[in-house]
Amino acid sequence: MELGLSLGDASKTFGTFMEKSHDHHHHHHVTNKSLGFCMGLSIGPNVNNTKETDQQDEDHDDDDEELKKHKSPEAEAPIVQLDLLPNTPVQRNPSATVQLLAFPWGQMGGGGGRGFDVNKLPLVVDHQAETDQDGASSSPNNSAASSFQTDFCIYNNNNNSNNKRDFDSSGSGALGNHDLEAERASSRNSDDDENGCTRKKLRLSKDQSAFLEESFKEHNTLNPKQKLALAKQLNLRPRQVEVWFQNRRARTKLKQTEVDCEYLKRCCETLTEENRRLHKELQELRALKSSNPFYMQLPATTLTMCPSCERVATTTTNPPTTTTTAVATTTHSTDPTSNKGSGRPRFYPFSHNQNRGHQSTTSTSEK
DNA sequence: CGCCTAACCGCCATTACGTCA
DNA sequence: GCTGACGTAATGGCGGTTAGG
Repeated sequence: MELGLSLGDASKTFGTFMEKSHDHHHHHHVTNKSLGFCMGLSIGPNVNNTKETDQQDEDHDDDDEELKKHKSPEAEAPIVQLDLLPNTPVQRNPSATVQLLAFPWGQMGGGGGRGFDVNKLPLVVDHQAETDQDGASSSPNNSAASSFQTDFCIYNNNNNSNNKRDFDSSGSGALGNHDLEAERASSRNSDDDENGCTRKKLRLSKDQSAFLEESFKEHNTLNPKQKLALAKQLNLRPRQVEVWFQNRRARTKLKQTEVDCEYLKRCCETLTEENRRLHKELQELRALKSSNPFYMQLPATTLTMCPSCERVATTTTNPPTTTTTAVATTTHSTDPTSNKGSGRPRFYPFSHNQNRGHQSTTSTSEK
């Protein structure tokens, strides 16, 4: 993925941001051609997916060998983390992902806890009973759920063969190979078409969505067993569960991208402002140099350098008339966008943030 | 051991539909 | 009632991985 950034022109900031990319490298770039501004966006593997990986491992322990082949590297790091500043001390809004994954359980009609009792869902496709139950269990404002259930019944009627196959093949409740085979047979197939039923969009009930959300928080990818179990619990087709997780991952990624975009934008604005300020200072310094012949005769040794960051820490030699505040008053700023005291503004890739301000050796004497 | 193929899966772009203001 | 925006379920294509021949 390539992120286009345009300093000073918000309208062009992310023109190429969403360009599709097929590379699977964990290095993203933000470029600004006009200013030669290149931000290396290093995406650390599994930065925020420790839990996910652990969960996968747990699942792995539960699964048989047959399921191992479903544990792809993608599944190990399912959430694409645009870790723009992987090592920066700057808060990278870690709550963003949390917020995305958090679910407002308190708003659920189901009440406390998980707010959802899967036992209340019919495991047997009894359309009449299902409709009645929905009417009894839906929250007052759950009009969508009600309408969904109505459609859902119709939908299931039209696809009864699939559901019947899935459910009948597991009458004991265990998820045997027969289930997996049946699920695979139906998965990603146009099982709707075989009955001549065109796609009918359905709305998942709030309870169903909530349960899927909860499951998503535990693991945002599903192995076949999990998929089938969820489908059974929610009285959905495995394909529906699979699609829901797919779309959910897409939404998570999109939200994360937006958050990262905002962060990048703020970074660029700050850097632009800093750039502007330093340019102004440079002009002032040059003007001062030309107007005050004694100015540059000051001994350079009077400029003290910070040994750690090699920045001009302080100076007492500037003429009192100077306006070189940036040089004279440079401090150990932790501002990620603070410059290095050089007359020429420099933009550092994000990987520099872990050693912010400690890479370049700058000195005013170079002028 | 390398190659080929099929199956499977995830991601992506897109479509289609339901909901709401 | 109509309409456009928005959210999201669903679809199809593509690429990567893996197992088996």
